[in-house]
Amino acid sequence: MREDDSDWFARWEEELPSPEELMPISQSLISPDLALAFDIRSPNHGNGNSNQPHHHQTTPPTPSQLQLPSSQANSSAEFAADSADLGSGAAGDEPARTLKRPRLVWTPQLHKRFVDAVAHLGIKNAVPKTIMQLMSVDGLTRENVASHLQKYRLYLKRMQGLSSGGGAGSDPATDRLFASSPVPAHFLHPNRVPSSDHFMPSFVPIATLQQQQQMAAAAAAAAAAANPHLQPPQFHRQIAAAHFSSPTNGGFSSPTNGQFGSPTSNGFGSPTANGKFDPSFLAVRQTPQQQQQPIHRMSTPSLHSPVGNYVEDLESANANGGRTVLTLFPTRDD
DNA sequence: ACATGAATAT
DNA sequence: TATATTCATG
Repeated sequence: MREDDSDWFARWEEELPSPEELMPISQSLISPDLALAFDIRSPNHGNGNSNQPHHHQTTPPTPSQLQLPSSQANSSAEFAADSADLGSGAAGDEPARTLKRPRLVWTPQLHKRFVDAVAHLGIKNAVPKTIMQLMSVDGLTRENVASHLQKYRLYLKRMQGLSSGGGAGSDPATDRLFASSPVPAHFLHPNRVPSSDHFMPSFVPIATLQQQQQMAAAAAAAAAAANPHLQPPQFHRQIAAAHFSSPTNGGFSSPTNGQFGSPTSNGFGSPTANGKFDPSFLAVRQTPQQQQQPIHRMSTPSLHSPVGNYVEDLESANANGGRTVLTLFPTRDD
């Protein structure tokens, strides 16, 4: 309320590092995050495990910071090299096959898809591979899901313990993500299988190639950027969002401030508001090409409908009709 | 051979 | 801490 405040801001702004300072390296046309995430490393390490430039990317809110496009370029280059796999010089700088995928960030949207999938499968049948298929998120790997599932199970476990014993809730700090999606009741009862096989999206043929992931992500990102606000401020129910970024700092998360929102319902502040939040790009598999259905080991009837073509309407960008209604699962619980 | 899940690593 | 990777099993 005082001029001090404005001064403060002005000074703060001035003291921000210049772009040069942030990106000293020439090849850092792309954000260091992504560059590294994609294992685009300088001819140096034989270790495919190099990480982060440890920069304090005080990543400004500006949504324009979307580094997807550039990342895409690089990644394609990368992948090109990959497929080419010049079998020569194995030692030095062969990103080749041992390409490291960027860390997957489980956004609330993504997690929701996850939960939905698990819910529909029933906890019993919910195994990584199946979950992955149902989620139909391009670029999502079985490992991704497995890892998340492991953690989710622990979460559920804790929840059970708490629900019966009654006591303090889950740590908002820890369970922020999980809290963003309501846990279906039956999850806590290791009993009956919902089997409520409603119509599942049933995976669209896939082609789980990382390349696609990139492309799709980039495309989606572009669309998202062009059309940041889809639905009124409330729930950002876009599509599953696969967001990749660097581990060191998600880009936000101020330790000092309390929280971002209400933990239980959905705890995200203003996503596109000040860009403070992760842009989260979505990329749901939509590769009408190959057919992959080698699974006969599951008895879940839900997976049998080869009809589910829920392709998102990312195109709505042109008309401000804001139609962007994505046909995710029939689940209306979000 | 392949998927899972727990343990472990980053 | 969150996610990835490894590893013993089935």
